[in-house]
Amino acid sequence: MTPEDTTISTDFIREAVKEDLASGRYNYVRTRLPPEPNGYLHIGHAKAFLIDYLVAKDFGGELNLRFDDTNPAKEETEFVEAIKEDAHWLGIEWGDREFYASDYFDDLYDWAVRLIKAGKAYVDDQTPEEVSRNRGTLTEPGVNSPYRERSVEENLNLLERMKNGEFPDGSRILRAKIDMASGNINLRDPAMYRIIHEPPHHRTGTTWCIYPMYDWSHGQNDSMEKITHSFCDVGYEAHRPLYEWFLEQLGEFMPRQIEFARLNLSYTVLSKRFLRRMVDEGLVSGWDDPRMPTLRGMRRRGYTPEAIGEFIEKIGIAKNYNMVDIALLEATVRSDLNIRAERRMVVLNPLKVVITNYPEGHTELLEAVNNPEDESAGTRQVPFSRELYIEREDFREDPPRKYFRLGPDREVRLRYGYFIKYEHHINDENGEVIEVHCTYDPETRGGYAPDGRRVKGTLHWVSAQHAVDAEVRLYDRLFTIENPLNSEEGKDFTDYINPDSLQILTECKAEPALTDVQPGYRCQFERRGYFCADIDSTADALVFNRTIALRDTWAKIRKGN
RNA sequence: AGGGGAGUGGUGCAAUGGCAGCACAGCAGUCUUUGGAACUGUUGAUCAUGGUUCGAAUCCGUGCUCCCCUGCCA
Repeated sequence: MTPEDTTISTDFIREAVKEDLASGRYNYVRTRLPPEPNGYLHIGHAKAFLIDYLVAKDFGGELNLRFDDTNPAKEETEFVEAIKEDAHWLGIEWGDREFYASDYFDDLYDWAVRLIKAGKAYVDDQTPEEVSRNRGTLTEPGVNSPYRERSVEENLNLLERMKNGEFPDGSRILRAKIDMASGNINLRDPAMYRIIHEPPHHRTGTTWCIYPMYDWSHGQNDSMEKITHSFCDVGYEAHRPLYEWFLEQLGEFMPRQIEFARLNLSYTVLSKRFLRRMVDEGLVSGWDDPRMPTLRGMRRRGYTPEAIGEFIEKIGIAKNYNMVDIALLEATVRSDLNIRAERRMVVLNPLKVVITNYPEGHTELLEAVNNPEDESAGTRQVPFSRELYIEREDFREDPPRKYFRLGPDREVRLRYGYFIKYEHHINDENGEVIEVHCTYDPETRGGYAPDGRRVKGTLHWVSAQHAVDAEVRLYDRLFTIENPLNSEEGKDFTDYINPDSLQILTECKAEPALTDVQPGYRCQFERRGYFCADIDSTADALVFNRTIALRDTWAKIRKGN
């Protein structure tokens, strides 16, 4: 595509890039994707990643993946691999353009020396507490460090010795010399290097014991890589003057930083820190718990990368604070899976049905459509016999108004099977229905009545004799309130965890076509929702996760009554 | 309070001085061998106030509300 191409969607970021190309500020586009390898990716990262990737792609540019590994205390190789895997899964490609902030430690050090020589940086011996106290407050200016006017020679010497490991952690920092009275606190002589001896860095080992701060690394790395556009969270807006100050002082290539609003999703939290807490406190089973908004969790739950991409496109890009309704995410997967997922019949809460006029010991195969939305998906054979399972909720002794399913004196259709008519039912000693006896109409094979009579309800079913046992895990929203972080006084977000966010069903009966499915297999269970075989699933013990339930009009009617 | 940013239906995003539109949610209906899907119709918004203008969501003034910033985190 060319910059003039009007088919490029017109969010304010793409508009800005287009303008930069038109004005000649840049004559190519190169973005960067800068994860810190200190945790797993969540759907909020997916938004940022996709912006970096797709903007570059739309303008025929390049994407640099660059791990922001400037703090050895928090970062691990394990996360590097996990992030790459998740990003690939999302469909993001960066070819061999894979970099690390730590690739630039030597060059960055040289740039720091240049800044000292220009009188724009100094080594400060104040304690962390003194630095903090002297920074001032939002309304009062800070006060200059007593070490601010050291000579260039002394600063050079001290920085060198910091690098050589002569000083303990926290004893000194290198600071930019800007303005302790600035209204923008980021400009009050921000720290550039701090001393960290332990632990060793995941890539550079013990080579370094001084590490750059974000502000003294990110923009410099962008510049070194000749990044044209550096997209980030609005939280970094106040850092932009600093980003530009450093590069101006150095006279180096100037990328353009553009900020956009991070994604907030209702009924969940999108913050590495809080997600980590849930994992650490055992509130969920891990980073890949299917209830987690992490990419790994969502993948395990059965979300497709296409659905996530679609969702990100739908929510758009702006600078407003936002709280996106999770219903939009749910609607998006539903619509994605509706088109691609094959249908199967699985009874979640089985109730036995005996077809009294069906020959004992007989089995026949009935043809079922795999996907009504996709003819090329073909058909399959489903075994039918005298004893079947239907959903417990599909029979009522005393059917309420507008209930279209099985009940006394009612006739319903078994999907792709026959019409069956109620005869009688059996209760156990507790009054619980344990068996329903029906007759079938042999003329309605396949579910059509030659005499044209109609039935209100169509039920899914599984032949008892041919059923495969399965465990099914039903998931619901993780939190009971829209914004768990905006909690009442004295309450923690964990106080709002939905106690019913996981329900495990162990007596489920699946049609035999599901016997051999592998973990990751996705399909729709007719009338129930979209499901995905879990990584715990084996040939001997099938386990399915519910990705999302089908839209349920009946539930709404019931609720309204 | 100092600095920075943002205010459009319930939610998210458009409209770039010229008919306030799209999606999700909601409501009503059609169709239906998934109470699914599809299709049709429909309710509902420019933070307030003053100004500029033939004309303002858009430009200007004032006020209000919300978000971010006082790590040797990113």
